Amino acid sequence: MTKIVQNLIEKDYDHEGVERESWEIWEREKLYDYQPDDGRKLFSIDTPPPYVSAAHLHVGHAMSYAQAEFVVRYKRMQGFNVFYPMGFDDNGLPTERYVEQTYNVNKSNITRERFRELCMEETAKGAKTYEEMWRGLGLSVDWSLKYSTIDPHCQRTSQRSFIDLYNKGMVYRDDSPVIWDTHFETALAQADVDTLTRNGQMHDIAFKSVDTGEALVISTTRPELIPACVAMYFHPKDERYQHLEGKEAEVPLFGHKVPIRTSEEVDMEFGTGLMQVCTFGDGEDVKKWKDDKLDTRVCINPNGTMTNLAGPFAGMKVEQARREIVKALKEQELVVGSKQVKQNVSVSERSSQPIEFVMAPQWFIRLLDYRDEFLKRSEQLQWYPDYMKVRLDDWVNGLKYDWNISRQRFYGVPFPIWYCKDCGNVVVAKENTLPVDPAEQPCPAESCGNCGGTEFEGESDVMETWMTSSLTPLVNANWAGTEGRKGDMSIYPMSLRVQAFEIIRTWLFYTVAKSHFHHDGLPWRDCMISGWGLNEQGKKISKRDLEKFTDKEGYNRYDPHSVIQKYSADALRFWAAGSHLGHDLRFNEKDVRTGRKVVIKLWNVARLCNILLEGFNPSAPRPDLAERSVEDRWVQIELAKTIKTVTAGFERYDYAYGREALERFFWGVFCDNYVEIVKDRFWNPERYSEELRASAQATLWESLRVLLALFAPYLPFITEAIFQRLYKPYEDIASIHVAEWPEEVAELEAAETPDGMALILDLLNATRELRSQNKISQTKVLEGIRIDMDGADDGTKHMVQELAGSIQSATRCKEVVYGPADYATAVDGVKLEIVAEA
RNA sequence: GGGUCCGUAGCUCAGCUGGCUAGAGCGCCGUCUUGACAUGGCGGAGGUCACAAGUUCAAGUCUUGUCGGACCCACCA
Repeated sequence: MTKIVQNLIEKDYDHEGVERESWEIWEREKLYDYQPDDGRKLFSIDTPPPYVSAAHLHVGHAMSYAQAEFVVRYKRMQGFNVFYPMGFDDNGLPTERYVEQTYNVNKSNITRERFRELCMEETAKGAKTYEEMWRGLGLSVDWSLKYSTIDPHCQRTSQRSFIDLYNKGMVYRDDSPVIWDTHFETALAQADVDTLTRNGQMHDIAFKSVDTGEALVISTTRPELIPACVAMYFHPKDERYQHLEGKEAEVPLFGHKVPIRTSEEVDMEFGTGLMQVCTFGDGEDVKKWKDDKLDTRVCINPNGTMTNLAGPFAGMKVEQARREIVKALKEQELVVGSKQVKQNVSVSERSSQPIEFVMAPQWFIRLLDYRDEFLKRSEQLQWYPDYMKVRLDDWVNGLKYDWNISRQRFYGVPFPIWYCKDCGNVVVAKENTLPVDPAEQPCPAESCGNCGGTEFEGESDVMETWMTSSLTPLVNANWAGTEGRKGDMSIYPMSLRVQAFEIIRTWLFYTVAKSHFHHDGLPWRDCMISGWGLNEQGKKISKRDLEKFTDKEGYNRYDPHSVIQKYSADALRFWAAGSHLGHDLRFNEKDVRTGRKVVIKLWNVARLCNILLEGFNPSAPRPDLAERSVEDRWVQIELAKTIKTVTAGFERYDYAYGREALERFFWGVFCDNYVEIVKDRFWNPERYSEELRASAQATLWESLRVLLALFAPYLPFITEAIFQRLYKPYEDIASIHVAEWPEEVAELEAAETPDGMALILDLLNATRELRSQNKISQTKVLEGIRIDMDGADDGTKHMVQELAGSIQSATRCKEVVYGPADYATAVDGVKLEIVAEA
């Protein structure tokens, strides 16, 4: 084997060139391709399939995906067979909204077919942008494992899931009132609802007792629901109203009569203690309507306008009707009082419109019956960080409804079912025909098994998007048995789910529920919950930030592509590694610049190592550690401690912990002290023995190599570039990213700082400070240093004399002399003075 | 109303099972250019660890309470 020669590493670091070059190697070597059954332990990871609206892509996204990827690269180097797919979530309301806004269309003015086309087009565009972005960031995804939630494979998986649940009796159809989005004109699930606090008007409105004609005053923030009023309630113990029980009240303006009933749930302190129930204002109304079998009077259409029941107010939007009805009531002096109140309004997460309750038949998955089992699953799952568990538990404990999976929309996975036109009996598709679209394909049954009817109608609703994304582990494991896909049920359950906290109640919960139903187990062993990348003010990075801060050249500090171009992908990743698990991280361009500094420092120190290693033969035997100099032993001990720390961090997915330790070693120990000290052995060879140079070369060669490996998960490009230039010819691996993770060395980890090294560093620091005080360059060779050991004990005196060579070398002076000095060093009883001129 | 996380230098944050004379990066001030790096080196200033009480030989670290911030859940006639 050849010896190391000069100039293996170019003077200037060109990150774009290195990024290109690295990808060429990675693709040529198929480094990230998953090879099934290769005998190694498996590590599989389930990361979020992002929505297609790629225009909103910002550094926060880059942050969370990079964080998951640090772990992936670590596991790969640990020798795991890595299964790392990437998905795109391109069905469902987010995509539909994006298309509605981009093309200015809505459900009423476009055909289902055309709308689906537009969605597919946008989906493809978005996926492309994302893929470029992820590659730019260096994500080591196996792209042949790509899925998109609207592709046939995912549709097959979702439909199979539905059929399995149908056969197990875990789905049912019901036409109770459901949470409704009047903008998208579709039903929603409980998890799709957000709460908004806003100012509202609370009105006291006079109804009339049919019996006595007395005024019965109720308080409401929603007077527009008066036409839908079906009952009046008071608390059974409320003395004021005992005489009303069983009587009727007349509804103002609309004149219909409603029964007066009692309920324990009425709060006597609220308003007058009288309460109206309408079909339907909120969940309470629905409950009373069900329990007490009240009338049904619907005054709001699915599109948020008033029905004919509202008489003169029919056709108005809800807000307008509210104003007009109050006006009309005021004219008749039926509004007894009004006050402003802070109210919490339930709104659709996707449209931000207040939700209504609408009656439309829907498919539900049973959740309420399984709460305890979900809580047990939550217990079994390994949470990182562990406190995130309570978020799932809270959600499970607060469940009020079963999971409504029907959406009255266009763009989603169809339900694999048909209904008999005569009796409504359900016919389910055969599993080997999936995916099916019942809106277009004929029913597989000849006649109805129930009534013998021969006419069928396919279900036109589609499944909500979480119905598919809750299956990502099973999509990856090819549960549906799609031909030609890599990955099978042997990867299931997966090793790790990575996601942010805000979708614990949706993505995480639904995935756990599905896995519980389908396979009676967890979908993954561990879950790692990340925070958000926020802007400098600690707020979510918005679309507006992306528009507002883009300059004429198209540079935007929140745009990952811009940032990568300017600072390098490694620099952006370095920033991303700075947030501790579960914690948000404020973005700051300066921190990315710091990342770039680290990258360049690594490049330059590798160049220096290259120079110092000239003539070194990596294949030849190297001196034992015990025979090396104190400085060399010291750096190896510090490195071993760093390996231990970084490894321990990664084992609990704490990449930030590792990054910190690594940076501390790299900068503080390796660059600023170790290399600074040993380079003199090469600049002034006449003062040192061959053995000392050999010792330094061996140590430099080994420790830089370990550093590259430790940095590799964080900085995949620069580490690859240095590895290829310096180490590749001597190693039988294609890339640093398939190198073995540095081994922990127990003896070194536990070792104390070698005798004397602390002394050398203390004297070096003292010299540095004296140089600084006297305005002498740190690199200038001093005539000498004078050490005053009058106050020191014999052990120290002895050690100083023994280490005089190292001290002289570290402090970069021509000679060490002993005599009176003034500057007190950190070493007990030792003072020091520098001699600059002869 | 219940819960979780957080409150440490001007800023962003470390500080894991209590031992700290409290750290890093950025920023600031000073200073240093003949063989890796000025995209740099070295030095310096800057903190009663939100507040109060308690446990302990010892508390930034544990307990309780108060205040402030972020978020989750609930309520939402």
